[in-house]
Amino acid sequence: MSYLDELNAQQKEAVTTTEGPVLVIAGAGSGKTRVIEYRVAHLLKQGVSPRSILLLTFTRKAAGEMLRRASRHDASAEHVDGGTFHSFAFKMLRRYGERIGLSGSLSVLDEGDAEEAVHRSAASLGLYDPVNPAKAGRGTSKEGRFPKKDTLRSVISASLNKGLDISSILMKDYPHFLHLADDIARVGKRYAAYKREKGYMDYDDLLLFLRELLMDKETLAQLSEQYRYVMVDEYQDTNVLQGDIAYLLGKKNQNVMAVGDDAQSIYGFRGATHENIMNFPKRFPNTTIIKLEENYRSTQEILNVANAVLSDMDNKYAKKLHSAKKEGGGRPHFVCFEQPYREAEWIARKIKEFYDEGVSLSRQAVLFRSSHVSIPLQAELAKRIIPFQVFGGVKFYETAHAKDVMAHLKILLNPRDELAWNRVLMLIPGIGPKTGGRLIAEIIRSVSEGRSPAGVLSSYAKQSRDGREIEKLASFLEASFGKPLPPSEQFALAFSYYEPLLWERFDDWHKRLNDLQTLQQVSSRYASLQEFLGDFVIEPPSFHQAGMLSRPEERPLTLSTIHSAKGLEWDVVFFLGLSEGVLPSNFSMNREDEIEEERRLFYVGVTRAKRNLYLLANFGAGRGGEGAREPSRFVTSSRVLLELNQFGLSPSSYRDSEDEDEESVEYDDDGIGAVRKRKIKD
DNA sequence: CAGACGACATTTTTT
DNA sequence: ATGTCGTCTG
Repeated sequence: MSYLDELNAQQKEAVTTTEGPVLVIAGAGSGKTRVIEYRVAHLLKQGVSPRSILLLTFTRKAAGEMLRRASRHDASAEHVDGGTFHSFAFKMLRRYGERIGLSGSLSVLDEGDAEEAVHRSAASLGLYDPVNPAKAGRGTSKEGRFPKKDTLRSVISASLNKGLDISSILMKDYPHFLHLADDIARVGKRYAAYKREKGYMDYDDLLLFLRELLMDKETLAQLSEQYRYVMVDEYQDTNVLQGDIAYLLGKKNQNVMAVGDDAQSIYGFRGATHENIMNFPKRFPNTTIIKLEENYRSTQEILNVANAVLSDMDNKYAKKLHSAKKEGGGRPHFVCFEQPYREAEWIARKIKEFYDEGVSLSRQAVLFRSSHVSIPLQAELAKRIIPFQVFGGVKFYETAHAKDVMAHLKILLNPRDELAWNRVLMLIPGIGPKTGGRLIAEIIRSVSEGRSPAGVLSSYAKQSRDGREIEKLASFLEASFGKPLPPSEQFALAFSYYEPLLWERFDDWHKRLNDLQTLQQVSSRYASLQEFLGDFVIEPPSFHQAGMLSRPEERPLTLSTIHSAKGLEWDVVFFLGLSEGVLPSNFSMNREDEIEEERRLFYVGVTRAKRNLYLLANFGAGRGGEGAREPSRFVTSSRVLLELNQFGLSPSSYRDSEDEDEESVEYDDDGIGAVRKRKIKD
């Protein structure tokens, strides 16, 4: 039993308590990945079949990593079922969907498609018509318009995910639309009907339908029989639906382990509710609660800051982190700059310094609340040819070129997918909304009579004046439609049809061409088109927008949003944008609970660092010439400030320092840029 | 009816 | 600075 000796007492308890409900409150860096890894291994050693274990995590990468590690102890760990709630739902719905009336191929809508579908639903109800009672007010002011598709989509989605009605959501987030609650609710209903009719599912439906499926007694019995042990990671970021799903899956056997940290709950905007983690012991009455407080990640100096943030929170599962590490990288620094570009220069130089001392780029990271604050730094890094990789922000799978190619594959899988057809046809010169709509109607009719869509297109090509482009599309379909080719070959056919359109459409086609080649390689890992397309939406490829990868042999520096940095760690962390309006974000200033979520974001960011942590802020002009901001309240909180070394300009002295740009900047022994160095008094 | 052009508003985090 | 919506022209 030697492998258990590598764990501390609490970890060991979490690993060996295999029967009955367990709630593990795992502080940041307390080895929760290790607990899951060892618990899987332990179950297997006890003779539990890997197929009866289900591991639900936040990303597929996380699941894969834990199972990979577990398989070092027991190779059969590879056969454990693992993934996100959404991917698990997709799998179950493919298998058992017809039990709740889902039939045919399942097309999962990404965010953009979902918005388009909402738009169509609202339009079909006449809500965007100019002669609308809602427009009575003057002109285009806020009152006068029906909400736009993205607003509609997020209201409807929030209503489902939080289990509240439309008015409650509007009251909180969009009070100026409150009077339209009934119309929006109608859009929601129409949208749901539209999806049912067309065989579409959006992200919410995956969870909604899985819960529905689990309400079916027979299915639930069957799945309870199969999955005897259920583990849910990042439980603090689950929403009501996911909480219900976990409950249903565990009801029969009661062998559910939820792992989470209420202090790291940062997905409230998506409907996640910390009530889930608070109520777990109520839903599962005999829950064993285990707290992991020993931190194996960070130095004590960093943990002092983290603990100060914790004590500013009113979290219910009180905890304090203790460091198990000895040596430190010194106290974390708080450094202020007058101008964004100065900050960027300083960071780039600092990164280089660490690099020269032997800290490779892949062990350093820059974190931020929202992507745009990293743009000056990206420019600076590019200038210095420091390779970096950006996580979060613009997602690859949402870029136009990726969606274009994928639309061509979607019509092969599901020729009645009108949203995909629309995308495909609109690329062709001479076809606009009207012609497109007519053709789509004809294609769908033709397909349901069992004929190929290519016929409709070539007969249209013959009667139109310039049908060459449409003819090409028709021959692409003839080569691929209904043919049992592997996904990578279908991708190749779509790609070669699309490539000329790519040149036409984008000036930067070269870069985009590269993306698509990578995507083609991804496609070759799949055996079926349905899985490839499903994963593309549910588990997007992990190559995000890559920045300057000019030295591909070197693992690059990471730039990431805090949300995308969850669960990760680096030796050196630069934390950008610690000023009022950025963190906490301007959009979150209204409500106390939103401020609290921002504070948890701060906590998550701080606890990513192992040795060196730099908290940074600049007070230069942002967009619109508005730059008068103060340091983040999270930093200036007295308890936190006590644990920091503080450098740079205070915002009040910045105001009248316009002419001091040329003042030479000095660096002290720490290498900290100190225009005016000021140590706080305690 | 398609597509270009201009006015206007908006600007976070993600499965 | 960007994307979305509406209008005008060919």
